[in-house]
Amino acid sequence: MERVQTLLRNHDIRPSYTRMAIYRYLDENRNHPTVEAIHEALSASLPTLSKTTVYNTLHLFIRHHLVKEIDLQDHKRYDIVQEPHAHFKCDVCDTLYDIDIVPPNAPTHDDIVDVRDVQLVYHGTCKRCQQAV
Amino acid sequence: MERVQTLLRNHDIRPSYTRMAIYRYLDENRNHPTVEAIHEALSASLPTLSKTTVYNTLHLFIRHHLVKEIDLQDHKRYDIVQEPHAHFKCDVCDTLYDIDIVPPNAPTHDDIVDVRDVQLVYHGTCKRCQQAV
DNA sequence: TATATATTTGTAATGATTACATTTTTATGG
DNA sequence: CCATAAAAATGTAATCATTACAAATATATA
Ligand SMILES: [Mn+2]
Ligand SMILES: [Mn+2]
Ligand SMILES: [Zn+2]
Ligand SMILES: [Zn+2]
Repeated sequence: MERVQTLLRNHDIRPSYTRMAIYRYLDENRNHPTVEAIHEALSASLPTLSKTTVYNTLHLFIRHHLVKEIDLQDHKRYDIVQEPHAHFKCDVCDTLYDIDIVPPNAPTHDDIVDVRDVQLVYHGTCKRCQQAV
Repeated sequence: MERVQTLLRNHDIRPSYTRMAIYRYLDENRNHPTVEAIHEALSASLPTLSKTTVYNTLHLFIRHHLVKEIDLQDHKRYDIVQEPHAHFKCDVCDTLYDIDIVPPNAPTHDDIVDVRDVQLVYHGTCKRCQQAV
């Protein structure tokens, strides 16, 4: 029995071939890929894979707390890492780096009752792009 | 001489009537409005105002560091407040609340050279929406 | 006033995401 | 093994915020 298969089952997701492939891709490519990137990469081995299926599957994973969506100004990114952490987005090359700090808890606030998620994103230029004058 | 006029001049922006109106709206409505909201509100007094002009003007203000853009999953929001602070987005009513904490500085990181901006956004349900069972 | 420049406008294009109907695959029971 | 129902995957069309761009209008300058 494969690890990914049982993992999906444990999260009440039927482990179809496609779903396992998408999960494995996210697990092995922890660079916050876009839907486009996932679709393109898997099209080689799954020639009939549709973008709609990638969207559907990601939303399924999100509902079952296997994946988190990161909203940037352009495309959405998907992150399989569940531990709370921050990100750095290079606005030149669009790379999204993991930053290993835990975002601060929301302070008590009159208008806030229930906090379900935090996103801490830094923007700027990465080393590679800075050097490439 | 009006305050907004000199303020725009000081930021190297020619204070046209439209630009002053948009600036004033942001200054007086600090609820992180969308382009849609700005356009709709000002259309009453500026019937010929086009959405393109709202977009153009906001981007101009952003380039001159008068306004910050906040990227959420749906529409973009615009914030005239320059002091570093966080936000809470109610995913029920889409209200974006100001949270008065300063986002932590980015830690030193091998890949990062130049950090220009931070966005710290909490997601959840606000008090009003929680009560409205 | 004439001319150049800046601003605004209207319309069309873009492109990621969603909606939805159809097709294909999988599970189940006789 | 077949029949049938449910689940999964697909293809295409619609949506809609944002951008591109060219034309029109307003403003400054000489
Ligand atoms: Mn990450
Ligand atoms: Mn704010
Ligand atoms: Zn970079
Ligand atoms: Zn709310």
